[in-house]
Amino acid sequence: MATNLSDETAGLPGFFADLVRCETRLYNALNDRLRERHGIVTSQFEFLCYLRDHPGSRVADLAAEFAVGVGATSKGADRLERRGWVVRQPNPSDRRSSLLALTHDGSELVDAAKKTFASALAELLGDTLDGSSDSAAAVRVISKLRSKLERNQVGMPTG
Amino acid sequence: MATNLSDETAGLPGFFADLVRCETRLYNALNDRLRERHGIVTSQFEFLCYLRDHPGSRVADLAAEFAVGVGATSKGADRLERRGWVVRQPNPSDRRSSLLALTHDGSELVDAAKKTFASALAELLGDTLDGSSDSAAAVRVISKLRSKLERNQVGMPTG
DNA sequence: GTACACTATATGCCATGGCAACTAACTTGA
DNA sequence: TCAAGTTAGTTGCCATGGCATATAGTGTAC
Repeated sequence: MATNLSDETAGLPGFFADLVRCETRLYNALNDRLRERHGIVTSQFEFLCYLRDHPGSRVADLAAEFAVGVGATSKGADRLERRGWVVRQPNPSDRRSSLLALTHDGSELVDAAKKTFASALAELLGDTLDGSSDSAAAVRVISKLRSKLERNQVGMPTG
Repeated sequence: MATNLSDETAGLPGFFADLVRCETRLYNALNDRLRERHGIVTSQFEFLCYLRDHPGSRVADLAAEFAVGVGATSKGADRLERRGWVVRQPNPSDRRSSLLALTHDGSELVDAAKKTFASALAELLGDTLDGSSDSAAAVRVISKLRSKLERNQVGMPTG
């Protein structure tokens, strides 16, 4: 049921299909773990991580990073703010936008969730992404592809 | 903005982030092309392709293949059926389920969309996924990861 | 300084997916 | 054969994202 020869040799479309299937299943599995232990899902975890590493980001910065619409990003920030993990601080140099930052609770949440996230990932793809040279090559290729897509602004939603 | 050293060396979490970003942007870009030229999005294209290769599949088969809920799959099939690309035929060996198949129009749509899809993909990742040994390794790793996740039924939604 | 274009965000409407009933049909065991 | 348990699918409710629009603030040309 899983794969057949024609899938394996389908070239770029086959690779894309494999990539999407991996992403879907990993995302779903991580959602389960994070929801169960911390009451958040993976997309929220990623928002919070980004804000931890880039405090003072604006909504547009998050939208560009994750390639989602600005509207959706604004709503996502609302939800995190309502739960007390994020604050919107006035932007002294542009009153149209706010600077987003983690609260103390948000910070602690990220620290705890990072552990869950890392251990879940290790379990999910630990023995497939080991130290082999194939693994290292895969990491390089995916990283390079990401850089290229971002550089060319591929796949940015309209709003 | 794109990447920094800490992202590149973050191990499994960094790889996961790159993977998700690639998938999001590729999916968005392919949506644009397919919608513009054929009035469908990538998820619909994938459903139709699967039905072309596996006529007589049931809703549950599609749900398992794409790791989406059975409810969502049923609605997705509705939409394709309403547009005249898919038919539900009675399953002679189990009256609870139907056998899904492409109509003539659906078949022609897939044939046309496959061309769009392949050329868009070639343009999007052609020079990153060339014939290099890194690329070949990446294809192998992602394919293996997919097989493992499917074998272990990782990330299947509840309903 | 003021009209005009532009930008950042927020909000509303719609489409889609998850999950939880619910229904119908199948299977099993006595 | 029929009751109890299981399975397949549909549907409703809710959450989230895309896109279009609205609003407010910024920059610029004159």
